Amino acid sequence: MWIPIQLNEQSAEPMYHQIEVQLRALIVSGQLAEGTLLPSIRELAQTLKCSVITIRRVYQDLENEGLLRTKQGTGTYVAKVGDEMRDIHRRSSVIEALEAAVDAGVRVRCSDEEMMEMLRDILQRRRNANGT
Amino acid sequence: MWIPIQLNEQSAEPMYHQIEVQLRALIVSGQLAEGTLLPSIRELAQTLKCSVITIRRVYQDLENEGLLRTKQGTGTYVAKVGDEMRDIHRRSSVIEALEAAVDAGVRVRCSDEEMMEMLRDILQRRRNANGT
DNA sequence: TATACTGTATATATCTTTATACACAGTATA
DNA sequence: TATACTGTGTATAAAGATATATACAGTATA
Repeated sequence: MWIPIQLNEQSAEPMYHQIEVQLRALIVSGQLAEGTLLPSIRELAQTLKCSVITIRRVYQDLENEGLLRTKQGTGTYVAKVGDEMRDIHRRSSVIEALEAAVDAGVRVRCSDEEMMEMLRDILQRRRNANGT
Repeated sequence: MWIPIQLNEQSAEPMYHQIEVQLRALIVSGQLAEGTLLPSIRELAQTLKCSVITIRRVYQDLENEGLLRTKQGTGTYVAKVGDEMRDIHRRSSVIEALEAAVDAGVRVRCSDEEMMEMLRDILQRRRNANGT
């Protein structure tokens, strides 16, 4: 009943958002299986040293996205997400971010080749950093 | 003395930020040459239907980045930016956005190839959309 | 049915972001 | 030097984001 979420206190990114992003990724990438019972809002709040209301917000947001299913008095579970839906969710977060990058590129007159090369470089650099 | 800036009223993105992003791109991509006299803060404020203070903030932010040079009583000019500096500025906005996309990809276990393909698709789709 | 868990709803505190008004100060020039 | 432009500094309004406490309501089960 423990889930791997790490909060970065230094970051300007708000707690609720850090939690949402990480929990969404865990569900959508299949690391948390359908039907898994999540920690109660009080338990997770204690673990992450924040208020119950903050966790509540996260669970509610993800339920509105169809990723969680919640039942008062019982708990909050990972919802059944069709394979198609899961892949859409999974890819859309990445695609949205890439679209933003392309917007930035267009504004400064980056060629398509230049952008592809930039991405290649970034991926390569990370692979090396991890391999060390 | 007119510069092509378009505000999207619908967007949640604040005015000052929309203006900054577009003006920065114009300078850094060389579309506004060094020494160009920009519209006065009052003139641009009137054009964009916002307060003088909002424009002032934009000019000040970009001056702090070294992209503008301003002289009280005279006006605000595009600063001299070394070719290297310009290219760093130009590329960094795109690279930052791409890094964010890669972060998103890593979280949902996207392979490198998958990400490259996503970017290729987006670029292709845009090329077709514009070609029409 | 008592109790010890679940989630829920309302109301509010705090901080940050965004945008503004208005009085002030420098510069050019008729 | 009057005036009509430039940018500047201070102070503040308004809205939104973030996080919270506290009282309430449903569920399981000893």
